Amino acid sequence: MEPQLDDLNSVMRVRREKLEKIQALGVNAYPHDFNRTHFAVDIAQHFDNYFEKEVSVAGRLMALRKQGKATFAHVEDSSGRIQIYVKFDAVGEKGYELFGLLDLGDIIGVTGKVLKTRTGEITIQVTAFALLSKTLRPLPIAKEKVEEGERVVYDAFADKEMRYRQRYADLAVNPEVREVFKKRSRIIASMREYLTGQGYLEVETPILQPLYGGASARPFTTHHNTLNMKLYLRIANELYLKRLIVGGYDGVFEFAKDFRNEGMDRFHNPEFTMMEVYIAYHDYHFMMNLVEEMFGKIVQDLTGGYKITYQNHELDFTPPWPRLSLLESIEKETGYNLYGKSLPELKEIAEKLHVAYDHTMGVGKIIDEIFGAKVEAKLIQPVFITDHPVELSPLAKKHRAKPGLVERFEPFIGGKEMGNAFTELNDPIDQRERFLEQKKLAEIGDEEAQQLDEDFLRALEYGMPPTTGLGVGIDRLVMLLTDQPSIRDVLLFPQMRPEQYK
RNA sequence: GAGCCUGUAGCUCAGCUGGUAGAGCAGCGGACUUUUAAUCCGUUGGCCGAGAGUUCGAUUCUCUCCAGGCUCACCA
Repeated sequence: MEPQLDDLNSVMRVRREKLEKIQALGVNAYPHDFNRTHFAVDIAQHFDNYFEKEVSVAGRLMALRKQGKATFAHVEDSSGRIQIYVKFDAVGEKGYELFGLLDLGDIIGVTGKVLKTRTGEITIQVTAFALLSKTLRPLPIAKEKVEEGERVVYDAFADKEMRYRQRYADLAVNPEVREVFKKRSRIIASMREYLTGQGYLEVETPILQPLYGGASARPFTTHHNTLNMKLYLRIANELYLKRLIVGGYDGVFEFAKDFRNEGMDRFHNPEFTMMEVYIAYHDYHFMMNLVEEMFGKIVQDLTGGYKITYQNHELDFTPPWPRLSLLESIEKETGYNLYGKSLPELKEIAEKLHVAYDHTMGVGKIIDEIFGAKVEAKLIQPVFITDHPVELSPLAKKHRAKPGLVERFEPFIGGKEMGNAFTELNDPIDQRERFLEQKKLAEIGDEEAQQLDEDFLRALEYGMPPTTGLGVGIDRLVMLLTDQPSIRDVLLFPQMRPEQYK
């Protein structure tokens, strides 16, 4: 898209003309730097310290109120807005002429003394200013006012498609969007701080993998030219992290971008972030304690307390969280105890509960369907759902006391699964059998069945200590903690179909 | 993949039962040296998402396509 000047709409044409006028005044519209001394919010919060002192701030021009030979405006930097007052007498004829050529959205730097106007607004009385970047395209800046401390925006830039496609404009114009991504960064930092504080090692493992594994999902494929081989973008990093436990680390973790070639909706983006951690010499009970403690710390770091609001539900992260086995949770909601039930018995119960199933589903899958239909949405407060059917968990260790189940748990919060953890399977013979079961599933057409990974089995044969592992969907956690309804609202650049340029 | 909804000026939106478009803000010109959604006067700007059909005539009705949203399904 290389617009010709005649193709430009009038607003953009006018801006280019203004740019030419600015240049004709001998002003560089794109200088190299600016000596900023303060942020808007510092001045506002410590007005008494700054009163009548000289400050320099820089940011975008977000509101303009021209009044003949004086102009009030707001400059917005990363911290917030501050009013500036530009007077003909103070900046001179040439200065005021240049100021008149500025538009909303232009990036400027201003220097002047801090004062309060007669209406009480903290204002910089400008003695000098510099254009730092001339905008050629109008930003969708909406008018706003502050009423009783609340920001009221009129006709905000709200078109979701444009906001996702032009995130730069969304961020530039909607400070609350900037805030969401600052929180995202804080959440990740807090989690990393917790894990590092426990002594676990942050590692990096391959994204391009010759075999994909560690989860049930369809992968993206790619090709390496020199090696002339097919490669997959990872769907998980689990098997690599366990190899590192074999190697002797006591705890390893990674914030991993994973890729799954599946449907997209408000909880799924083809690429997403998962934090996985593996800890040697512990089991899933240890990991439940860790999750409570880690999530609790993150919520406290973010809010100062243990409670947050998500989509009008108040959620309380105060540990300890209830622990309920998957089968208990189903019994509680439906009255049916499914433990030890045969496949025909389960199908009969599913029918009574009006839960759909098909002939390819085994015992584990039908139990999972019933759970998904009858229980999941009711798990609003943080809770651990434990001990899943073995068929669904080919990488988890069999339950020490309950045949047919594995030692696994999923934390549920706000009706959504927020992670997945097991006591890891470290018996190489059992692991091989589980892979072979998966192979059978693949043969009957399960595109998400896991692949047999000989190298991983070799690693287990060298011996992996008892280990517990956890995966946390970071995007969903951020949605929860920032009260955003869609994963696209917590991804800076969500995946979109290509835009048609005119 | 299915259902529902949306796509009209830079932004936010009107446009009823078909007669080729309107508002507010932004922009442009003018007045205004403490305003704050500044105000007042004037004014530019639209292949009405794309294509086809019905019709004398389509932003409006029908179909196809494109893009997006929501819900469901799929999915850990």
